[in-house]
Amino acid sequence: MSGRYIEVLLDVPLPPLDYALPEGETACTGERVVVPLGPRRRDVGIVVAVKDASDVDKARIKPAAAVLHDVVPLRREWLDFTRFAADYYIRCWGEASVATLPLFLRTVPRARYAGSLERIRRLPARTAKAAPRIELNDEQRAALEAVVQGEGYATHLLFGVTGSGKTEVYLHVIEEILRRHPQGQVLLLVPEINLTPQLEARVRGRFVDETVVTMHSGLTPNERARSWLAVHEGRARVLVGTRMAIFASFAELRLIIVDEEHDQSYKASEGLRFSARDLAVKRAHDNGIACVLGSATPSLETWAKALSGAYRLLRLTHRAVQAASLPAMELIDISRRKPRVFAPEIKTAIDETLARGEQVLVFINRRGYAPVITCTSCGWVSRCVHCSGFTVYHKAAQRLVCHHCGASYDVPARCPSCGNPEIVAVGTGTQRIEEGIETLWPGARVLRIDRDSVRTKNAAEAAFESVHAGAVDIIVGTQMIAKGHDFKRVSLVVVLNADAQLVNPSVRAEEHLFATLLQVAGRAGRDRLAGRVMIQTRFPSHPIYADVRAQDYERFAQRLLEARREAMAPPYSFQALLTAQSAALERTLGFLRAARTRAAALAAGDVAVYDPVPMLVMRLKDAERGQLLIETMRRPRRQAFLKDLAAALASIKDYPDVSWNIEVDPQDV
DNA sequence: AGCACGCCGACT
DNA sequence: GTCGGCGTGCTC
Repeated sequence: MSGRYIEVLLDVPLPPLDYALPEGETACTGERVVVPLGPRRRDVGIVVAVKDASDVDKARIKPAAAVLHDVVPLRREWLDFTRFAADYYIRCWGEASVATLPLFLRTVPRARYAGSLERIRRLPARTAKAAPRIELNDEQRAALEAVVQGEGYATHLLFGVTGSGKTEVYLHVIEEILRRHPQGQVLLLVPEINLTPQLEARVRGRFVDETVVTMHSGLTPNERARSWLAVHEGRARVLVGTRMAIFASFAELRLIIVDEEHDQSYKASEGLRFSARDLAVKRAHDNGIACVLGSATPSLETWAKALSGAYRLLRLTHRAVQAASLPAMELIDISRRKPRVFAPEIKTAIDETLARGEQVLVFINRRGYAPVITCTSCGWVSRCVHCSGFTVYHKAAQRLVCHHCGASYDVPARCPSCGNPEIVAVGTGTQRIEEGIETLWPGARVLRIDRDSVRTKNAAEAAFESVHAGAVDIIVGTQMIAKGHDFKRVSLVVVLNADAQLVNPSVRAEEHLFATLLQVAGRAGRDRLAGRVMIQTRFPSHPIYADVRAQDYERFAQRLLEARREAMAPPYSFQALLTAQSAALERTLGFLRAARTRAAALAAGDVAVYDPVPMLVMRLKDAERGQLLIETMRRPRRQAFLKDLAAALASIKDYPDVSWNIEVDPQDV
């Protein structure tokens, strides 16, 4: 490729900028360059075109400072994919491309850069001891064959109950793809790698002769660069990573697997708010390769596509370990009882389980000791100064903590409002349960697992290890314990505050609760022990519980899909959310009203624009937040509309104090 | 997004 | 008399 000018992508909200190539220098599309930006900045950018002429006024064009020829150029596939992501999420291309490179590769090279690059390339790979290859049962084999038989693009939903051996199917599919394509690579997306060390170890153990690398936020900058380069340069055959890994650059991508595809952590909630699962399907499509989405409780979007035939539905209906059966689900109706931590029948069940030497898992989705403290005299409650929400009482640390922004406060000795010395903790969190268990079962070994008790990856691994080793009798934990752990000696699971989700006004609260309950129930009786799950609730007649007890995802999904169709809600419509924030709610809503007027002018009847409303957590870190919902029946129409809307919003000048963001396919409306 | 330039309040 | 507040505007 020859030419005197280059178009360069930078991590600024601008289209590619033109630069001149220095005399004698060459560049090609996909190479990194160092260019001046403004009066003093120098940034690393990506060449996206090389040309002989530029439309920009010659006097404004600056020469590039250097072209970095030390890494294989980014390929067309990656450039097109990042461009699609930027367009789809209504952001600039630079934010979906340059910003996703590892820090090392988007930092202007300094002294001894070349040596550092070589050192990063040679960082030793993690190794694992070889793990046995497990033969598949008939169902698993049928799933494997369905995925690998065809050529070209197809998305498969691997729908299997917890413990049905989805992971083993993934491993066999990966093995077959790597065998067929000597240079081919596989991307395995996982929700949160810290919580699934077992999966990473299994993949490494099964492919000991291949380079398996990981990509997630827990890596050091150099480790991340190492993984990125190993994948980009084709040395790694398998990449296991969290949502960020969807932006990796591959030499020859041949398969994408998304484990637990319904998991919320695939959706980024800041920066470019992408869904790694949705992008995985798109990237597989554009590459003409297979995409496997695995879940016991698929998202409704995915389920609807599986039903319509857009995705192929592959079922795993029984548990892979012989004799392991689905746990028995029991509802404990506490609606007419005085509140206490454990209902008597749950106490009895725990007694019995401990007597048999088996483990109990107590699930409560709330950190801390109590969600709020209150004055017995005047009714004062502990609130965060910066957010609209209560502060949670953490007894261990003797602090009041805001779970929205992380701010922490002293626990007052007297009511700050009336001076009354009697302040009480209301409600229950993991710490209080832990304390209660220590009182009720003084001889039992209790381990609490939540974000407060296990802050680091190593601490989490150590905690789970002690559970596996049988050094614990009762585990108390949050969401952290629900995911993917194979607890062989847990036979009783107790769910304490499922109701909190039922009263949550978010549209997706019910499907998340269903997924959580089935997932946590899946921790019981995974091996040969009979599993028992007890759910304490005040609303035993809520329709969700009939489906939960029957462990009937399909019936549950059918009911929710019918309601969604009735309401013309996703997946039957396509939404976007304009969110705005400022120091004052009136300013925020004023901006949104102005935005609504402009949106309505662009809408032309086929786009619904709702009224601005304050967000559920209205105040967060001192920002007053509001939102405006936009809905269409056709996705292409939404994209065109949003592009126009973004341009119109940029021209609103009366609200410089208000910042805004367009969220495509919002999760929490 | 940064990062400058640019006009109005409290300080060594 | 300056240091600095963040409003406005630009980056090939």
